[in-house]
Amino acid sequence: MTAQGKRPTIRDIARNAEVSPGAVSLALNGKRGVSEATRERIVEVASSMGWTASVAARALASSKASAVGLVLARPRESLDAERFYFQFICGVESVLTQHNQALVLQMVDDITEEVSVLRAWHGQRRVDSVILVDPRHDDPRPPQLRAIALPFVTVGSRFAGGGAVLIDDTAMIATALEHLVQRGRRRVAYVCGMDTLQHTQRRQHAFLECGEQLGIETLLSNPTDYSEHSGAEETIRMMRRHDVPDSFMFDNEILTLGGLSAVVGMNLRIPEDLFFMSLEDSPVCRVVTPQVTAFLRDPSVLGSAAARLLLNDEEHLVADRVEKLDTPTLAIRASTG
Amino acid sequence: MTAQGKRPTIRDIARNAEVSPGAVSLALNGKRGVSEATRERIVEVASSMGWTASVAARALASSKASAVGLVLARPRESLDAERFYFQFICGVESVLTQHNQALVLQMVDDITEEVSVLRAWHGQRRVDSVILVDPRHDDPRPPQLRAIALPFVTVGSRFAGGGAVLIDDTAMIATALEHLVQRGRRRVAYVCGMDTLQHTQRRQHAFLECGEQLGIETLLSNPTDYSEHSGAEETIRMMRRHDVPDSFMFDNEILTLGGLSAVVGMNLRIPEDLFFMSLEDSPVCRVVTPQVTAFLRDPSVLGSAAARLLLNDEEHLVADRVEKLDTPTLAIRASTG
DNA sequence: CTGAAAGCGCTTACAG
DNA sequence: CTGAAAGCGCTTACAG
Repeated sequence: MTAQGKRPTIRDIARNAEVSPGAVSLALNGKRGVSEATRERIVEVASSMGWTASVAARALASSKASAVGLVLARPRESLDAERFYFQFICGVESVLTQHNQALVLQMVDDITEEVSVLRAWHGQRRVDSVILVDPRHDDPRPPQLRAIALPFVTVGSRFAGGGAVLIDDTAMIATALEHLVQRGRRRVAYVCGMDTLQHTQRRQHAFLECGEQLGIETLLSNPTDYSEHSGAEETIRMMRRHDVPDSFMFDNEILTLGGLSAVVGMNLRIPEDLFFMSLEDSPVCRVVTPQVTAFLRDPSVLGSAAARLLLNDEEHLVADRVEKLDTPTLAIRASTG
Repeated sequence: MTAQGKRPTIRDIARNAEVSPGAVSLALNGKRGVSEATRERIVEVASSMGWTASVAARALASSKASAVGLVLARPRESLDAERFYFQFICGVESVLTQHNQALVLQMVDDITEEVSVLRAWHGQRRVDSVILVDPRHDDPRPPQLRAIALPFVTVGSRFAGGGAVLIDDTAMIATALEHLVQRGRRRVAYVCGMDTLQHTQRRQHAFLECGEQLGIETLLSNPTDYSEHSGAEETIRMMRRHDVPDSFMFDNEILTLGGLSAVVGMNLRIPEDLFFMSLEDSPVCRVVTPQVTAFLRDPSVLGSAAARLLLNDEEHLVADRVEKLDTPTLAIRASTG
């Protein structure tokens, strides 16, 4: 059935079906311009010949790349980033595949390189749109993309001219603090992430704000780089204060692990002496002793939402599309009593 | 400097440089056919206009996709797979990018789907070659790829007609057993992986063989699915024997975690009562108490080696290329004394 | 509703 | 060494 050696082109099908190549294209793409009978015949011939459209030819003729770009500023060697991004990519990929779109992925060292990759992709007509992760304060990417008219969706923040997938960081922080307060905690420490990232700033703000509303003491760490080391360091630093916290929130599970090792070193016990909580779940939260209370969220949902936003985009409407995701639920485990 | 709106094409450059489009192509690709002076002028004009080749046009004209395919039979929800594959992808991607090649990535549910994705990619001329991971016994992929003449490289085993990146499983097992024997262990249990995978079979064989040479008792588990649950289950099962093992080797860190939880449940202590070792390292091995002895290896090295093999391939020589990677080193930690 | 033609932006034989 | 032309495999205005 399948042509050996040479892959059949639209012209071969036209010949076999006794129509013009143009008609084949119309028929195969489900466009009007051919009668239903002709269409069926053409489709039949095409499938019997094992025909598949050449992506390159299609891209060139239609001037659509049928691809979405994603660049990752190379995650520091952290378990967290790997887990998060891998699942994120899975989510993006699954949606794109359904729509016959490709994912173009590149890792870079920093955001400056990222910007040049985005520009290059545009120049090469390699992608039709891009997904931006880790939105920052004064982010250089959105203005660049607006300038070259490359549609984009951001994950975690919203920028003018682009779509956005949003998570309610404030609600997460509130849920976390309420849980702690409910269990009698009065002095909460928060070991946060990199403050160049917008969501870190939102979380910090929410933490202080919400703590005040609940009438508890809030201790904010210095910004960290999400490493185990910095998690331990900040934990130790905050435990040296005279107003010692009675509970810790960590921005992710790696910081949490760092905090755990620090606490073990100080001969303190969890949850007897201290409560622990992670804003990001991971198998490690369930494997350590005691198991760590954490927010459950599936990064692939973020990815698939972003991809969907981009694909549903008829005529660049992305610019105004926003999808708000549900606030992750808190999995309460032994580390908070 | 940069053209606004319309991206410049080769024709625009030809016009500005007062040469033919063909000459521009030759100049820009560093091929002979234009004088050095002309080439320089053309390159100058191109860069001043911010020109970048359209990947689609180039692919169509040269009938090269400039892309490498990788399909992942969707990893079970395991930390291990995520970590491993993410790093693997990073390695592949870094090499491809250097050579201006794209990575086309797709996740599927099983190997049957994988085969049809590979065929589809070929039909669409989406990739020039592919990387195959998780080689199996009676693997259906190599014959299919040979039939459609799509070059491939396998990771972990070698197949006729394809290149291969190999790891010396036998040496790893030998190193592991020698370490245990050296510390006085005489009854080693090995909790292995899925036996549909070739490397599992090789490891099992090496385990029994090498154990005999060292004159120790070897206990092989049933095949597992790499889940924490199965790790615990097999550990318990083997600890119920009358000839109780004095040490355990686990195929990866997730199985190790399962084993750990089982051992805790039996009120046994590591390393006092039992030694533990993982054939795959991961942050979790360093985070649990006691820290677990494990082999250090960087999956990105596997990925970059595979990509390099594919790209260095002039005229389909891949078929005979084999790259043997260094045997990973063993990081000795508290779990083995 | 239908068909033949032009064109997407490159590369590469092919004559000069 | 150089240039003009054909062609890669599609899609899409454009006349019939």
